[in-house]
Amino acid sequence: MPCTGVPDAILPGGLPAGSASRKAFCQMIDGQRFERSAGAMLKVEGEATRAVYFLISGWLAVSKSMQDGHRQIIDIVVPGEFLDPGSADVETSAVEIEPLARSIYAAIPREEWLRVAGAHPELRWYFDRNLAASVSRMSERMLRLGKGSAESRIAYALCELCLRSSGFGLVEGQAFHIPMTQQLLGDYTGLSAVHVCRTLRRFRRNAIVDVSDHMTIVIRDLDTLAEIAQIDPDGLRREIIPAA
Amino acid sequence: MPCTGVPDAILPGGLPAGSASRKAFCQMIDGQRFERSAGAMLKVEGEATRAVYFLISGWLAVSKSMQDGHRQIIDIVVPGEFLDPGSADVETSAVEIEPLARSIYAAIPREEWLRVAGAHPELRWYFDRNLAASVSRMSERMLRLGKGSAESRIAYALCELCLRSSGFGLVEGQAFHIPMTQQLLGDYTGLSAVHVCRTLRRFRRNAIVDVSDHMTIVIRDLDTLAEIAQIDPDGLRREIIPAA
DNA sequence: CGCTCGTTTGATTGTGATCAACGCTAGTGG
DNA sequence: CCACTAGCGTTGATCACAATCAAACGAGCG
Repeated sequence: MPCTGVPDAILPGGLPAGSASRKAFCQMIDGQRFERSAGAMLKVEGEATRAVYFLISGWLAVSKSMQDGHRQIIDIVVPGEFLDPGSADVETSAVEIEPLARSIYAAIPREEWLRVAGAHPELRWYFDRNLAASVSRMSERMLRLGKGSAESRIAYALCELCLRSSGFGLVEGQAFHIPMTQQLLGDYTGLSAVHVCRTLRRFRRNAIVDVSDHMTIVIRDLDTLAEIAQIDPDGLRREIIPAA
Repeated sequence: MPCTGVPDAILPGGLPAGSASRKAFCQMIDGQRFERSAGAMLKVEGEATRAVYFLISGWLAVSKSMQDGHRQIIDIVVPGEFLDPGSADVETSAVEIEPLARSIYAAIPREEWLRVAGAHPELRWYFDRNLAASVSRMSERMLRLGKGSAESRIAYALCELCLRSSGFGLVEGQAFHIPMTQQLLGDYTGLSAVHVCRTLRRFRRNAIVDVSDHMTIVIRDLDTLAEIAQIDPDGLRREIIPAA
């Protein structure tokens, strides 16, 4: 019983075909499957949440806003990742969730998730690792929000999104697409859209990255990019990407 | 069998005296108990971690640093909270942990934690809520790091630390102590120590808070402070403090 | 075609970092 | 008891980075 429409590549690692936990997982996510197009908000701050999400395809942005409308993207979710929008008060979401591209996801009622996770420790383990990776990413981004320059923030964001969205790792020459406008990248890095534009242009001028039609990125000079981002490509991968 | 030296108030909520889960919890944290004084680093970035921590008394700062030595405090841990320093690669810590005051904590080997949590769903539930609260706090802080003014960041930090460190909630007139220098508060809010000083002075001038000997804080004008911090005191409590 | 949305560029402003110096307090040792 | 030191807080002067304002351009689209 394969999960309908779910590529194997994004299934939780370590779930051999035919295993009981894989069967349970597929049954769980086949339950409540939804599809949304870019921009069609799927949850707003303060709304009730009784589900955790598993993203099958597309991209989600998890964000919070200030009263003046300025928004900060807290995290981005790519296929194969879980998302738990609950806060300390598990019933209420403290964040807004918005698809950045047409997205397909499963909304798993919390009680069901707890039941399945209780019965299948491998799934719980996968979920926990996913969460730990998410916290690590947030930590890296917080460090740069607090102490990094605009260049460092954007270079890091590019590295992170490349690592997470592409099967190949963080390498030169491979094109990958980020379904975000410069405005959104600004919301992600804590910068204004104008400054994102200028910074990207500088990267392009210096032959560090190519940026073509609407955020298709090619890394040209990984060493320089990693130096600006203040990362070690391999170390970063180990830190923010759950091993298969 | 009470936990030796552990006040009831910080035990995971919902563990009635004499219950099996409480017994298991106490046995678990009585295993590996440690004590450190302020500044005595207890884990550095990149070091191996095979334990999760439960803080019994004191304060811990979880931080990351840039190559130039600038540090960002990612989170602060107060008594009764768990801390899991693992990253996506569970074996390696991506953060540095430093006691801000003399602290007593239990280091629980990961396998033991998994075993106990598996046997006692209430403990797992408590841990998960703790983690959700921690993520919520990080989100709030990220929002302000990215989009908030210096005043907003500091006002928020004061509100958060008041809520978390004091039994009484976020109220006017009650004194509470934060065992941090202005430098550390700067590392927490992404500001320089100098600017923390100026901002606090402005708050004092405007009779919003009192700050006396080494960070003993009294909120004088909660409405204004909440407005600057852009919070709703009750909403914030629900979002970042796990209910008992 | 005109419209909207996103990007690009320039000019100006402002917030907070940095550098530097000084005061205060507590702790240390003569 | 009095230097002497070290750490923290305070204040001033200057500077730089990124926000903001404003305008124009290009592409996709009804």
